[in-house]
Amino acid sequence: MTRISLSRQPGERVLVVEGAEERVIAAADLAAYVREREVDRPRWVWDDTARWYPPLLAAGVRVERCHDLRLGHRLLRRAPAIDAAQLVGPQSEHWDRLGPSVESDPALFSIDDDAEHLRADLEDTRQLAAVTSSTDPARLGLLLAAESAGALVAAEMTFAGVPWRADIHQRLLSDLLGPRPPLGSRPQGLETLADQVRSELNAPGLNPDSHPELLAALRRAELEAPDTRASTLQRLDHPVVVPLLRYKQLAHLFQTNGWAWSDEWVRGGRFRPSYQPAGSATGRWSSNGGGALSFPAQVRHAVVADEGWTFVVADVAQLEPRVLAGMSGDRALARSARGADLYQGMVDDGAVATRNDAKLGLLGAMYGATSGESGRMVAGLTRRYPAAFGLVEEAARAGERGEAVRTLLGRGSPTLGESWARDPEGPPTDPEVQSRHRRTFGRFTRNFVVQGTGAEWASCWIADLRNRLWSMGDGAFMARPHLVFFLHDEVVVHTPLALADDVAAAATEAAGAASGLLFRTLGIDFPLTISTVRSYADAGKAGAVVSPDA
DNA sequence: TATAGCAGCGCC
DNA sequence: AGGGCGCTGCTATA
Repeated sequence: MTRISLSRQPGERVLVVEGAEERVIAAADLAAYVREREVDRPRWVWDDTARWYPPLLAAGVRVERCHDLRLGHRLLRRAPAIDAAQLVGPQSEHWDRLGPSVESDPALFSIDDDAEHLRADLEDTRQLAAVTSSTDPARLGLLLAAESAGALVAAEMTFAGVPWRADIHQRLLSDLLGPRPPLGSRPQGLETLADQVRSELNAPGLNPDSHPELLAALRRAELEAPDTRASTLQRLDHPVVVPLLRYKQLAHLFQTNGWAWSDEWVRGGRFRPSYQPAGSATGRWSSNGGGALSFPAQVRHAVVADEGWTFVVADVAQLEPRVLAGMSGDRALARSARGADLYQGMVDDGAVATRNDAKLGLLGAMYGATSGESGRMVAGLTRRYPAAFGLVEEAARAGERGEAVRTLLGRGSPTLGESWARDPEGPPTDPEVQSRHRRTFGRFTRNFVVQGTGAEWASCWIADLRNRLWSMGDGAFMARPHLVFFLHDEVVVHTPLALADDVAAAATEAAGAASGLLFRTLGIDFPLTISTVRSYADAGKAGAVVSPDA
């Protein structure tokens, strides 16, 4: 496959390297060049998709595939199957330090980036060699491709934006909070609730946003509350509880998804958050602007499809338990994972009495529960599913010992040693404290293997879906069905009404493709819950369950 | 005045 | 003694 690497050069020029051929073009000519070469379906190699792709999209150029060297470098540096020495060479220390380009400054060329004219072709050669000589080139190659495709999806979703009805959002806010207040003051609805709280607690000057003040006021009213979280306050028997909980709920809405948030993140009928593919250690995406990954259900009413368009919302039922079944090769759990409801499958198999017990036990195993009902279920299920439960148990033990663990496709976890090295205090000297650290880290590595492999399945899923969506329509990117939202195990596609059924089928087929890539031999189902809705808030309410043909 | 850490909440 | 994130205001620190 043709690889074409692009490197920024001084003076707004771009170095283009294809095989042995090198040329320099003006940045102004880049979009035209990429458009012309895209017909050969090359893999574009660049330092950071978030830097190169947005200007191309703005110029109307969509690319099919890329290799994101920044993501690749981060990944390969930690991958246990890689010989780290292979990644060392000219400029490699710069690649070690490369952070994500930020949303506020995604410009291809900035004034002070003279130190950053990294040769993409040199790093590309190192990464390719490192993968080829690794102990698992096929899986690592797949992971790099999937993660790079994810970076393309992220840029495209920010470009497209989530269709957003500002009028609906504003009405929601004013209904709950009253009219928009002047900068720096509370809306009327919150002020009224604050007054009720003050009067119930006999604390005239109380600022309910201040935890110390609130705790002191509660204590004066002879209420026992070790903290101010909602679940604690709910247990108190006092007339202040109702207005206080309401205050906290509405204050959170006001502060995180209120008018100021809208001013910053909504423009021209679109909500455009910024995504960071593989932004978390496990490979899950994070978001560093707009709060896309904690996008509350309450405000999803404002997400309404354009006229003549609709949303296809698809989410995977029990992604991580299914991933665990697949990666552990646990035959009994894999059997339960064939079908729409894995937990019910466990009940039908006679492993457990109720669906809820199944859920408690599996989640407890993946999170490291040791006590309570969940802990007891884990103990019982371990005998029934030795391979699956053994896999997460072994990951926990390895993490406690200070070893790295890896996902199915080869992403390596951080280690206990690293976390101690980062701490100026170093490793705890108190053996009691140290073993607590070890157990905490073990819970992290226990979850890492499952959450990380789940993220890999999801990357393969959206990468495949992205290609299917593109081939489904014609014309400009925004005229075809396109992804507008992705959240760990859920996607939202904005599509012309006429194509909604095709989009739903594509989501299901893509899930089957991802399962095949990761768990070829096992035939684990990854059933989707799919709804076609005008508003995101309605997703899941009238959803049809569609099982992929494995 | 700027910033780091904490508590609390939202999502998975 | 259940994992991963980001965002907010408050608080303490420099």
